Amino acid sequence: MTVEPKASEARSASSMRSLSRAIEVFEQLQRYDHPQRLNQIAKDCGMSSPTTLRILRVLQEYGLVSQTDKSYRIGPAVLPAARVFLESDPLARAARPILQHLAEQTGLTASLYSKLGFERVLVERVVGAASLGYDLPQGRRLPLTVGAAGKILVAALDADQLEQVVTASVERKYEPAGFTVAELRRRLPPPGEDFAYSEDERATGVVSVAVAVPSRSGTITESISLTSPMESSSRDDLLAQVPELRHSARRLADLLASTMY
Amino acid sequence: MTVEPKASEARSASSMRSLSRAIEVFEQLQRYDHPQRLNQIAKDCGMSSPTTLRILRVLQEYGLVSQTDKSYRIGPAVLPAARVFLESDPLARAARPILQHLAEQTGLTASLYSKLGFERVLVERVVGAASLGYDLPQGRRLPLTVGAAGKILVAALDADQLEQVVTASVERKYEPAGFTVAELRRRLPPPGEDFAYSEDERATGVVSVAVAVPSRSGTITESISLTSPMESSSRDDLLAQVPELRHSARRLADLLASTMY
DNA sequence: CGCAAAATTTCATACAATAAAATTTAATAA
DNA sequence: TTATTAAATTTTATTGTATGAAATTTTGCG
Repeated sequence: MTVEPKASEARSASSMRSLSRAIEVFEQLQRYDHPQRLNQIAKDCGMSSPTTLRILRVLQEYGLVSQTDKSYRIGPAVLPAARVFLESDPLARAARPILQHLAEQTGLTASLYSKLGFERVLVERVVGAASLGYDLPQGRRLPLTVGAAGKILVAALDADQLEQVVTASVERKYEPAGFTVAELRRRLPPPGEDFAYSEDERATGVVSVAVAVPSRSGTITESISLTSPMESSSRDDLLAQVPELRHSARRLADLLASTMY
Repeated sequence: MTVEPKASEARSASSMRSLSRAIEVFEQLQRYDHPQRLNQIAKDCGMSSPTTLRILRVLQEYGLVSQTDKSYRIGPAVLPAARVFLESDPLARAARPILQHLAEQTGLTASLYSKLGFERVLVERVVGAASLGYDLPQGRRLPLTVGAAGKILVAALDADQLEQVVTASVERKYEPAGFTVAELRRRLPPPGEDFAYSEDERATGVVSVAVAVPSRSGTITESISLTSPMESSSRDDLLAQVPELRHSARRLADLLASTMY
């Protein structure tokens, strides 16, 4: 059973302040598209320069941060970490052949997404015969509020969490200012429906269906989707693939449940 | 100028103990090929269970660690980090077209490696017309003591550092117990030579030449290499490519030096 | 060369990380 | 099912260290 960290415990227990702050620095560095200087990073993280400097130095010691002159950026140590994840994560490993099979059967692009905070991450993708005409690289962060694979990940959340998702999505410029929970709800699948559909949402000219990957704990953190350019698949074409997709998700979940640690 | 963290300062200054320990947990998780339980991780990191648990919880909060039942593993948050690195790191970006050009000109496989602690990491690779017959994935950790691209990274180190490299390489099973600095030295390029050559070293039936990527600070942390199956390239064939390789390394360094932050 | 801004170090203080021990939970055997 | 043991987790007193203000040094720029 996949375990979610309980917010209550995380906050009440001794807080590991410096570690949390270090990870926030690490995350902040990922938001820049150019190396940044100490004071800028400190400001963006809301901490003092000395503290930020000390954190950067430790991260740098381990290759998680690189420095050139006075500018800092993400370091090469993240590469082997990602490699290990892809090669040993039970879900990613189990998903590969299943996505492969899906792509072959349907001719569409099959993807596995993982919920990460208020975004989702493309973990695996097998491009189908009908190419999408653009490339979405493994590891890319995408919104939860847009696209079938995102929407199915938030479909089961309560009002409070949905509010947070909306706030975060606006903050990250995925949605325009003023975007509301009500608007998001309109986009989500109706209650009782176990799949999500999108058309021209995250990328124009692209249609997509997605289902959640069930987990023993009940928390939905992964989804798989089928995507196609609109000119080669109609809405009904895609909806016709939902049973196949649903079946793949179940098979993936079963495969995982039977994995012993 | 790329800056190396000074060991003296890192140790004398306030040590950021919990952060260092957290990164050690994070690194330890990468050494397992299966999810591990708390007590095992704690033991392998040489720290108490409560401390290890607190660290794992924080890392998990940020998706850097995943938990299923009682077993922990690297989490999906490393994927976007690696993506950001590959898309925004000045060196990785600059190297891509240069490796591409090298592979096209020579028909060989061109690679960029980065020194990470006592190992090296494959950062970028463009496979040449003469395939190597095996796949080495981006982000894989490899030894410094074996292979042309590794050897050129340690060629300039002093005796003390070389000793550490040897010790680490034995510990990680890249070299047999009893491997000595003297043996490593025999393998390294002779003084004054700016390239390394290997034959049947890291992979059998494979020959390789490598040069260092110069940096303004003088510290060598990156190398580029050309690799070929032995049946399609002789030693002399590869050595004939050294000037081209050398030229590429210089071009890469110049490109970087001219990048403004 | 001299000024302004940024980086870095120093340092006193408050707070948080730590591991031992206690408690709870889980796993296994009887 | 219950007894037994091990593992996970929480509690707690103590120790240590993370923290930002201020001082100092370095860097960048006119």
